Amino acid sequence: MQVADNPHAQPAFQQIKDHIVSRIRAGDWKEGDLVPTELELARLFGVSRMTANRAMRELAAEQVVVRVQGAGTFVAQEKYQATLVQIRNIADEIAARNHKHRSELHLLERARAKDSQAKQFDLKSGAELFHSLIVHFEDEVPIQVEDRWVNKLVAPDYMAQDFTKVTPNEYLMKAAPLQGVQYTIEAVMPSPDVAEMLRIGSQEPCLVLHRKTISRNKVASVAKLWHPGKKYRFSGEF
Amino acid sequence: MQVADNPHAQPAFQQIKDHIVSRIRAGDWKEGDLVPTELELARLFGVSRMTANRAMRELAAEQVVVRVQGAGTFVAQEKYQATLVQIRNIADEIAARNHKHRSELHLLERARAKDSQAKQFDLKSGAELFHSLIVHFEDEVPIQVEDRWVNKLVAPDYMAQDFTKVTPNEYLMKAAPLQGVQYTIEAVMPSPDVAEMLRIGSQEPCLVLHRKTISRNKVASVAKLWHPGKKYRFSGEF
DNA sequence: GAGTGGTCTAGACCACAAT
DNA sequence: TTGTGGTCTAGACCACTCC
Repeated sequence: MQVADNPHAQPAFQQIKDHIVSRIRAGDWKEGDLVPTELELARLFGVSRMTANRAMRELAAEQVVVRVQGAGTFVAQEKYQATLVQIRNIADEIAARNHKHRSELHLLERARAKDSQAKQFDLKSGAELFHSLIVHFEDEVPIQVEDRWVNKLVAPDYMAQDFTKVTPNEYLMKAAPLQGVQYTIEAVMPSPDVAEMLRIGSQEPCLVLHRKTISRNKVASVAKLWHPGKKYRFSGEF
Repeated sequence: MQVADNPHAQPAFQQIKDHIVSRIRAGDWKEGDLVPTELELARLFGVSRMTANRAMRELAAEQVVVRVQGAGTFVAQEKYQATLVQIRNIADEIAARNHKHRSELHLLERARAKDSQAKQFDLKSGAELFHSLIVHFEDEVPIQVEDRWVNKLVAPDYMAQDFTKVTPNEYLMKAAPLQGVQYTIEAVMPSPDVAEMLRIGSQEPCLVLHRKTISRNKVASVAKLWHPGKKYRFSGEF
């Protein structure tokens, strides 16, 4: 090979990838430009076509380039500039902070879906749902009120769980493979009930996460998670 | 090949991937279990080792399996159950809703870093920073107050921009390649200034996003984005 | 029809792990 | 030492695009 071949060198396919990325970053090739063909790269780097193919195939998987059979390989559109906030299971999050998690079950009941709920679950009005209300504590400070409705068809054993030991989130994950999630984050004032459970004043804002999970092609669960604004925030980095 | 070879068939490497995934999903192989070696798969499916290698290499990239040279290929840990919230540039977000975006520049100044800011920017106290205060409107309704501090070393031309035409976010993206982001989402009550700019009452909660961006190995910008809780939420799905 | 990417083969040599 | 994955070759045939 022409490529560097000492023990510390990167594999050839990686060198090709790095080369393409740096040319794009340097502005030599711009969005939509044709980049060299596999054969050209193979000749350039003195490798077989399969090696050039792997490099370009991986860059396509990374969305750096777009490949069109018969036409060529093009520089992809700039990646969407978005911030991704990761929200974790409350018990794991507390454990990660080396704090103690405890939860109190305030309510666990069977209920009939009202019209608005039936719509959310894509079920008929009056269909049976499970309803739980749990308060989560971090070192004995209430940090989350979890108001959750669960589709009986997806998790028929929901009522039999011990939610002081397993969070509903953990149980649902095992009971039904997650297909999709819809979520909303809001800042709202607490209802008197929630304020009491979180032990906060009625004038303290709450950070609320609505989370709707899809499983087995059905709406599995709709949850409303209330957090005290003064003590809780979503945060992270990448 | 032994694998199906009709025109509608999947490529061999894909059939192998599907087979592995379905065996894991069916519970035949559990977390940590050894899956067949490349040679075994090659024999099983009647393909060359390279084809089996591609299948397993891609599954490793997808974090379905973990590969250890010399030891074997193992079923990976279950994927982390986390919700990823995507936060977009306010102007793009409004455009995506087919609404009109407009921004008002309330302040654009040079300033010296106070101690707390210097710490955030990892600069000496008194270093020069740029400071902008912009209100963003969606169909003439104030939807975001953007209070932003910018590192002069990263974006020296910041003061020369027309922020009624380009958002600071857009300018910074082009001026300095993004390396990393740290963020926090909170629910807080507005200061009197912010309440006035957002045209909300002092008792209405705000959804606040703190965002610190890293560029060229420096802290590029620290922004505090205030949104009226009643009119704005972060939402999405996956 | 010429050129492109998509896939595949049957070998090969290497680094590393378990023994 | 044996077996594993990591990489690579020099061919091959195919489907597709563009002229």
